[in-house]
Amino acid sequence: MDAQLRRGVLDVCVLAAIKNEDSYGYKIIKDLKPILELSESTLYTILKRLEEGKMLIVRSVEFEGRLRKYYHITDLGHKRIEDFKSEWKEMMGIYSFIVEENRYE
Amino acid sequence: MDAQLRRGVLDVCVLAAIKNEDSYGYKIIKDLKPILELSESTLYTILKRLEEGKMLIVRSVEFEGRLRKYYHITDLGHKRIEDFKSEWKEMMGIYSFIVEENRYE
DNA sequence: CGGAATACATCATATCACGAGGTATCAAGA
DNA sequence: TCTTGATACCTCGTGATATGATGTATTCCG
Repeated sequence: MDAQLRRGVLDVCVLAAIKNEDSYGYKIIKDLKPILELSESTLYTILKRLEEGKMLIVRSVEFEGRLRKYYHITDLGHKRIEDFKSEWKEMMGIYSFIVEENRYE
Repeated sequence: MDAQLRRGVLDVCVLAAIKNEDSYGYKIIKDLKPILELSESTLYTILKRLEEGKMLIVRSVEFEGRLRKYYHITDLGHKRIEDFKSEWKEMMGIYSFIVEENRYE
């Protein structure tokens, strides 16, 4: 998978991974594995950015002696997913242009 | 349109713009305008990269006193477009995951 | 005991799009 | 003639980004 193409869906993928129920870093990676593999450093960068953008909020929980940070999607986060859907329609237009058959006459 | 999403298609769009017939910078921008707007600085960066990646070759032509550099797609360039098609299939899978309805039971 | 799994974090690096700015020619109109 | 806008190219600096490498600490299991 091309790196640039990948970048376009990373943030939204992470949001989608927590949209049904709160989750934490390590679990997000495991859940996304069949869809899209991402490293820890990549994920934590994304989570940080999403938090700064107020698309999710964080809650630290002590779990079996280890720290766990649960991420909860906000309304802004849901909106981001909705916006993505419209952007995808635009992308489909671009896709059609790219794969359009050659015109030899 | 989200900047990251855009990035994923920029290179391939430029290749698509020359896949049917050779073209030059200024014309590529005009042709792509209805599909995707891009500035000159962006385009020339992309053309340079595509040339370095041997996806197109350049031919300088004197035209009405002005210089014109015609870009011609190579086999590697066509392959890049083909690869993009497969990548798009992967992307559709990711898209489905993202927009999948919430499961409340 | 020891290593794998769990769980977090930071830093340096490389890649990239883009605005700002630059050069030069030609056509059209004031 | 002078100026403006279109044509046509190019470069540099900046900010954003993903990722590998690396580090810390705990728990589980053989």
